[in-house]
Amino acid sequence: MSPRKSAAEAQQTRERILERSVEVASLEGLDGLTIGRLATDLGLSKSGLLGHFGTKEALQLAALERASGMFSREVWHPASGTRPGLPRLRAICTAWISYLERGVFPGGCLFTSATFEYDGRTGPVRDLLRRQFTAWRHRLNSDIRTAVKAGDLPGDTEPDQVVFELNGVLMSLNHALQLYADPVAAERARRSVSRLLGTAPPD
Amino acid sequence: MSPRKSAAEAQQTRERILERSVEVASLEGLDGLTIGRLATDLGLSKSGLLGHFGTKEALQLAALERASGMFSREVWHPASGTRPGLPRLRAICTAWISYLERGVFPGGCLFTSATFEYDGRTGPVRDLLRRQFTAWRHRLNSDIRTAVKAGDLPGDTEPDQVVFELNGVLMSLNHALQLYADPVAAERARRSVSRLLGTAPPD
DNA sequence: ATAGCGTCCGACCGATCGGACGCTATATTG
DNA sequence: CAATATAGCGTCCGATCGGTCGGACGCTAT
Repeated sequence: MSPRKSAAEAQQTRERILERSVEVASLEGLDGLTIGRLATDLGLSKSGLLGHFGTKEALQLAALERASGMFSREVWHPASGTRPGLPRLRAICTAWISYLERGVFPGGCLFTSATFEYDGRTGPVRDLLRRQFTAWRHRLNSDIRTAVKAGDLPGDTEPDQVVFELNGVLMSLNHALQLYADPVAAERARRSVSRLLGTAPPD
Repeated sequence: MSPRKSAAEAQQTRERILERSVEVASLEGLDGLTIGRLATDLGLSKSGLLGHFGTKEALQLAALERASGMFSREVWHPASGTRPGLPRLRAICTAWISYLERGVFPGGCLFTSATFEYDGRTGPVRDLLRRQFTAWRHRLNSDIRTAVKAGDLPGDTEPDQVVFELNGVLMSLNHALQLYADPVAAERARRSVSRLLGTAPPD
């Protein structure tokens, strides 16, 4: 049928695979991502699809990397222009809530669900998830420390405690959106963030 | 080998199946719970095991019901002797944190992980999960309202907002325990709860 | 004593899983 | 233009999935 595509087209195929993989994984889980169904969905053969990644695990890792890029683009990047410290922290949280609210991943935050799926296992997938969460926590922690130094947060603030609570707020939001499609959940999350980071400035 | 057991023994077999099911489901997910492996683990045949439940879905539902009983015993019951309102709310949160800390489910809170696994699907499992979460939220909500009426929480407290944040704190704890085995996470959760419900009384 | 109920086994089913292999046809490279 | 590299296909594999079925066995009630 379509024996060989150019390198550019092949890259495009790979992108299509990953795009769909992230969708499916967020809805059905990283395990629910099966080669056969994915290939059928995309009009590929299993072997044609697997040729791009080698193994299912490599596909899962690639999907997580792509999801990470999407998360950066949706949450980190919109806030990156803001001044480090409290302003950027607020911008990140705003984008973070919006990212969940808009359903960037149709089945909710892929990292959260993947973590709950893989936290009892061992192997490269769990390892990557840990690294991704650790990096994210470090970023938040860094801005919190900057905000404390700038006097924008109380001097006795414990950065890791704030990170812990922010994560909780966003996970609760994800939960409420996915299980209840609760329309007021995002507003609750915003209020929680305001309470954690102080009320929004008059901008 | 063991062709027929008495009704009492059969009941015991059923309990053994559910006990193991809850363990496996918390570690591998409700989907990772496979009839064949479960039967092998317990020294049963697949058909002998499935005879108790009929279908895998029925087994999953029964496992969730059992998990619910365990949750009630571990979290609700220890606090049930305390006075309704803020005291009971604090007792519930203490027991709730302890329940996660002690690893009552070896793979973390089964309801949380099952929710993330099934929130993108439809069917009886998701429906049951929703009902279980809804019941739990109502219980918390009720004690919060009582606490407000008693003047133990500020008059402008929004019960659903507190429930939202408490859920977040406990999900964040579960997350930190399962992905990082973070030894200070429980202390963070206790601090968050204190902040939400006011500092603990001098007892 | 015996009939019947219910538990459990062993064998088997079709479907689907991840993956291996050889092939073809083209894009790229010399 | 010739040689090579490679995207994708079709086919096949062993393992495992949930589930069915007939029968073996023993407890219990008649």
